[in-house]
Order: sequence, then structure tokens, then C-alpha cells
Amino acid sequence: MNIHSSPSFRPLYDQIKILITQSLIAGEWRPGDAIPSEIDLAARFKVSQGTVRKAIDELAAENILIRRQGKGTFVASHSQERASTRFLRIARDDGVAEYPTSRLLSVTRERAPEASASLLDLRTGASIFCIKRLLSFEGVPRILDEIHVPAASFKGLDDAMIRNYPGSLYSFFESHFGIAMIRAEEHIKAVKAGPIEAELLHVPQDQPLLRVDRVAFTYGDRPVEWRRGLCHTERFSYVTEMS
Amino acid sequence: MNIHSSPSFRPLYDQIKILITQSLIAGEWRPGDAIPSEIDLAARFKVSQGTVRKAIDELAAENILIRRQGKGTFVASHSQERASTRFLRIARDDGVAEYPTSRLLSVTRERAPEASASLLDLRTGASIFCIKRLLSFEGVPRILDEIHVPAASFKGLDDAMIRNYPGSLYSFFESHFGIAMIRAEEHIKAVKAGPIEAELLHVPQDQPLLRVDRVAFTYGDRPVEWRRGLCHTERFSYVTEMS
DNA sequence: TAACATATAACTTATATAAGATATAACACA
DNA sequence: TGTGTTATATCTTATATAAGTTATATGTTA
Repeated sequence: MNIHSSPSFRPLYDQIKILITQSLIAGEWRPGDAIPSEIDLAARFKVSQGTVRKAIDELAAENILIRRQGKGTFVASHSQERASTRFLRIARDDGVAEYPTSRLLSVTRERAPEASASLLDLRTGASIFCIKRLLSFEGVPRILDEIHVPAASFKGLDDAMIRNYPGSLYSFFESHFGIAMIRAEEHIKAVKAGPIEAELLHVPQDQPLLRVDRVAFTYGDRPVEWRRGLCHTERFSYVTEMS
Repeated sequence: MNIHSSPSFRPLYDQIKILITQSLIAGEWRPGDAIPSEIDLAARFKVSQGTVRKAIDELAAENILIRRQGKGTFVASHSQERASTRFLRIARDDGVAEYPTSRLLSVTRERAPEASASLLDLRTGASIFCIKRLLSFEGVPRILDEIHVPAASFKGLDDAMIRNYPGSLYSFFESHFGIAMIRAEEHIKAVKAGPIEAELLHVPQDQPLLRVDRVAFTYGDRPVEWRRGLCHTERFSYVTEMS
């Protein structure tokens, strides 16, 4: 009988992964920061450089860290060029890259409905912020978003803060609330446009729309955002890959 | 100036990856087979075991190989339990796992239309097989598929062969034609059901449907299948994840 | 003896450490 | 401006141990 027989056995590199994740949760290193070098981390955790390397390899594969040869290893941030399209899967059919512009419709404080509350691990009725916005490509409205985040994690969020922020919403969440989105699950359906959506998206009622429901997670797989996007997919598609 | 400065420089493990892929293309190891052990491959390629290991690690991360501790490393196959849902992203909203049944509608030989030909690297008008089928969950039709594959790569394919085959279509392609699908790209839109789809899917005309266009690739990133699926997403969703 | 259980050996991948060479980037300094 | 230094990640090899799988040998028992 040795420690490896124990049911709670985890390889060293996995324990290092957890320790690094805990430092990310604690905010010791924030998005965009460089983390210590592999050798420094090895000394700190009392393991070999190779073991730290394997832990970082996996975190880099999950897009939580980013390695740059010669420079160091950095905490992934949504305030980076490459990140702009990381969670935006709607793209032009002709392949031309284009980033949408956002028109903020409303920011309200509400009681969480059952649907989003359960997915965010909140009690139904817990306080949330509800953000509504309209994304346009080439000035043409394409996506109507409704976004729910727990008020407790986003204290002080308001309309003006978002309106004045130049970058993406996730970049905003990072810089103002220290919450980095690292993973998301989406459920997609085809639905008919109702009267409100039809008007905002400039489409006839009953127009088929993509309904994209998302739950996004931060470090430690903690769900912190629910959103529903309604997308008019004329000349645009939701693009994904599998292997 | 050394070889590492050369523009064509590739790390050793990457070259090993290519060599392994070439053996897969050549059919030296077929889906389901065990490949030689890391030590044997290291001897064969005249590199260290660690380098072979890194190459296999990456191929395993791409779901091309599968490692099984104590047993060996195997070529991924669609004729495996775990593979059944690998390329099927439509799932019940309540999360209950369920595999659809298939009704084959037709298998015809046709001239490739421009759309699928260009995506499959064929001339427009090249000979293809066109497979139409209807997938049902709990006996309820949900997905209408139209599938194009190059006739040159699927010689002798016909109606009866598919009908008599017990497993999935990709499993069938593997066992009868030695073509393994390892990756796919999908473009998704919301569209209205036309008269034909409406009847087959038991929905009213103009019902919103998910239209999922796929190109699937085999070893060496060679495109070998185009398909269009029309999905009725009542109580079902297209599920995906991102990070 | 035949059937079954157990121990052992030989194989596999998985984990961990160490060491040296190379590529890339930033910076100091001539 | 350019050149060398330094610090970083990257690549490659080597070695050792751990752990999972399978076949075979060796018992033990009916």
C-alpha cells in the first residue's frame, strides 16, 4: 500500500495545475500578467521543471495560459487581439473577418428566473444584472443578446460603464470585475422571430433565427454568465469544428 | 546559420507526427489496430522514446490515436462505443443520452454541384454518391441528411451495403472503404422548412429548422465528405463547447 | 486428473526527474 | 546602430519508477 493506491491519488502535475488555478482564482496573477518562469514555479512547488511544464502545457491547451517563447507564460486575457473572436462563432459566409459593433439597449437589475438561476448555481430570485444589446455587422443588426450575470459578482455594474468601455464585454468583465471567462457551453435551436426581435433585427415576424444559449465559466469551472443570443443568419453562419 | 534557422524547420516530434500520419494514410495501421509501442517506434525512427511520446500525445489530443495504459496505442475508430456521439452534436434538452435510428431514403450517383465540389476539392460535375437519410429519436424524425462523397474514393457503394450495415455511417465508411473521418467543420444557419422537408420531418411548412453544413476530413486533412443536415430542434439542441 | 485460483513475468503507457542544446525576445552598452 | 548578454520557453535525450494488462506458470482443490 502506497500513496498511489489511494483513491484520491492525483499525479503531481495535476496537483500543480490545481495550485496554479488557485492562484488564478485568488487573483495572484491577473489576465495579461506573466506568471513566474517554469524554473521559479518548480522551486516554489518543490518539483522539477518538467512537471511544471506538463501542468502549464495542459493549461495552455485549455486556453487558460498562453506561452510565448522567449518572453514567458501569460494569463490569457480577452483584451488581446486574438481573443476578439474566441467566443464569437458567428462569421460571414464568405469568410471575410469582421467584428461587430454593439448597441447597448438596457442594463437592469432583476430577479433571476428559474432557467438562468439554476445554470448559474443561484437561487431562483437571486439578484442579477440583465444586459440587452444588439450586435451589428456592417451596420446591419444580426444578433440580439440577453445576458444575465450574478449581481453579487458584478457589484456596481451599470449602463454607463459598459457604454464607455471600448473593448468586448468579456474584456470589460475582466478589467472591471476581475472575472475572466475561460470556457462556455452552448445549446442551439432554430426558432421563429417574435414581434420584438423582428423589429430590432429588421426581419419579418416568424423569420427563422438561431437561438444560442450559453453558460460561461471562470476559473475553477464556476458558472458566471448566462446569455441567450438570437441571430439572423442571412449571409452569416455559426461556425464550429469538431474532432 | 543552422538547420533550425531554415524556414522549413520542424521539430523532430513534428516530423514523427508526419511519419505516423503517413503510415495511417498508407493504411499500414487501420482504425482499431494497435500501433507499435513507443519503444519500437523510437527505434524505427531513430529518436528517443520521449520524442515519439510527444508526437503520439498530440495525435491523441486530436483524437486520431487513443492511448490505453498497459495495452498500447490504437488508431481511433468510429466502430467504438465512445465514438458513437463524437460527430453527433444534436442531443436531447433534458440531457438523456439517446442514439438515433436511421432510415435510408436513397443512394444515387450524381454529378457534384458547384457548392459541394469546391469544398471537396473536386471539379464541378465530378462523380459523387448522394446519400439521403432520415434520423429519428424515439421514433420521431428529427434530422434529414443529404451526404455527398466522391465516387472515386467510395467505389462500389450502394444502397444495400448501407442498409445491411449495423453501425454508424462513418463506421461503415471505415470498414468498407478504409476512410476514417477525423475532423469536421460545420456552418449552421436557421432556415424555413420547404415542402419536402416539412413532410419528411412531420412539421408544418416554414417551420424553423437548423441547417448544418459539414465538411469532414480524413488523414492529412483531405476533405472526403460534404453533408447538409436539416434538424427539427423541438426538445433537442445542437450542443457545443468552446474554450 | 481437471478446474479454478493465485502468483509471476513481461509487456504496455504514465509519471517524474535531470541535463544540455536551441530559438526567441528584451535589454544594456559600446 | 549594432552587438553581446541574459532570461525566457522549446526541443531532445536519458533514466528511473509507477501502474495497468495479459499471458503463463504454479499451485490448490474437488
